[in-house]
Amino acid sequence: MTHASSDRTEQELRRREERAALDDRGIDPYPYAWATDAHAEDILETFDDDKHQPEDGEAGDYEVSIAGRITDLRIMGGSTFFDLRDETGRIQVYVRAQDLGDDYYEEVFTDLFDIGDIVGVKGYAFRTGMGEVTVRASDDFQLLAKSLRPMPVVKETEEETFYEVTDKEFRYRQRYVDLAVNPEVRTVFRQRSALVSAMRDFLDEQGCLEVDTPILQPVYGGATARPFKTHHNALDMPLYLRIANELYLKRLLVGGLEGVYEIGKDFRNEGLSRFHNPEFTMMECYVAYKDYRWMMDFTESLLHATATALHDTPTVEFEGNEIELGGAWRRVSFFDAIEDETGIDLYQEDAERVYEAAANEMELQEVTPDMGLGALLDEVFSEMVEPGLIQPTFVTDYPVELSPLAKAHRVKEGLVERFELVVAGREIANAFSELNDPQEQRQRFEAQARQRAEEEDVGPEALIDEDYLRALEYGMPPAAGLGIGIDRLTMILTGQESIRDVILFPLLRPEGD
RNA sequence: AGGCUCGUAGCUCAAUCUGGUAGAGCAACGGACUCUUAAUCCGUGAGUUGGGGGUUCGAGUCCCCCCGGGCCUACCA
Repeated sequence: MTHASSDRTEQELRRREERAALDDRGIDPYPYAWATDAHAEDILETFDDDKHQPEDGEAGDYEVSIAGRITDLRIMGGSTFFDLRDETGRIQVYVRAQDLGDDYYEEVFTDLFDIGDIVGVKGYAFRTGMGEVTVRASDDFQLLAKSLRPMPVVKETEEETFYEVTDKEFRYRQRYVDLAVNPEVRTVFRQRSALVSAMRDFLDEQGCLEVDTPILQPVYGGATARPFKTHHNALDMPLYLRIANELYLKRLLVGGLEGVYEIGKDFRNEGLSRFHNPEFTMMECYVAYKDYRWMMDFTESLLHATATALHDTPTVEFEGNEIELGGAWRRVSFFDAIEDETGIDLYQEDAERVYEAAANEMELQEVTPDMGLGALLDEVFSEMVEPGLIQPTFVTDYPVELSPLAKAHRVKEGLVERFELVVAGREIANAFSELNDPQEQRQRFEAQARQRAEEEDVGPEALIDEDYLRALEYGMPPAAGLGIGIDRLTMILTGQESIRDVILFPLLRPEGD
């Protein structure tokens, strides 16, 4: 892990020598600021040949001050073109020895500046003989940050890109390089930001209050998942990183807030895959006096707003499918969906019959006779139904076994008022009419506690949230709740097939030495 | 956790099947070049082939173990 100079590459050593040479000349390789008044994109869009193109030998009147990283250099004796990339894109800069002064041009610019350095340029825009809008640098041209490591150089033409950095590990571990050399990565994360903003705007407009609830929790709940465990020194107490926000947000409904939401990280101590990162971003929203039917309409509007914020249209292309997010979405009950797909009605069947149907008629490999009814139905649904639900579909009315925090269905026995939104075969949202009967809630918690304590390797006291039950005993209004996985939604709306491509710094194993 | 697969210069990749001095482009260095744009031209340097062990006269290549990545499965919403 030490970096003795002998470990450095030739190019790293040379750049350190250049930095020393800059110091010797009294040129600060890391100055404090640079006043910019333009970006690459603006200049390219607003340059007007009739207005701004200078006469031969004259200076142009479109003056700009820009800053960014040198990404390619074409030195031709006393004149040089280089590409400068800022947050908005790439623009070409033209530098002439006579403009900078021969000494500075030869001994500083061509000698001591490199691809990867960040520079500030003042000058005027013009169109070159080859037709490219370019900034001609004046003598007000300086280094803003010396790069001591060679940045990968990506070459491109209109049609093709060469030497593109594609190594996934490199890109995830050194996301800063990925962002610097792969502009489309910035686009994805800009879209992610736009998505979250659009969602936040929508929720604010609906009168919901954005809140922050604890990430460090003495008792964790709101989902079934293994937690991360940590310890607080001063209080000498164990704490868990939250696996869901649900139970705290619903306490706020007890307190009289009628609409609350939170966008933040949850943490689940489980495996990694292209759909799972141990920390991920959830939006959870709770609205008093509403039920899950209302919440379906609300969810449609919410996702319509977020999708159009990214694409101007509610239609997105994902994995070769046109996904239509506009309009009203199909609604089908959990058991009807299974029956539609398999011809078998499992509603109100017992575990034995469900096992038999799953194992024999559906030929599912993963089911075993000792699985509980909930687990069996979940398996049947995940295998037989979910992958086929490409267009947005509300799947409603789940078995109570799968939903300990949802309110019993007002008509259908053994079911709860819950829906999941499935898009492109993936669960995007989960919602229910919230259970607010404290006595029934206690029974459901207790029914789960023993089994979960074993599975999740924690004491049962960590599983029953007595304070939450106390809150419910004061009275929580009827309410509808919604949870949306922001990462997975971003995947669909930006066309990314791995969650790691929508998380800036995904968890990876530590680098070896 | 299991299966498949990959790891070669700063970056992108050849050479692996069929063992025989590890190559190219970009980047870098020296030189020419004041409207180039994958700039061009001449020249130069750069590698513990992810790590360790084994087979062999000889290993980037074959075998075993380990590390890391990707995909699939499992775990899991």
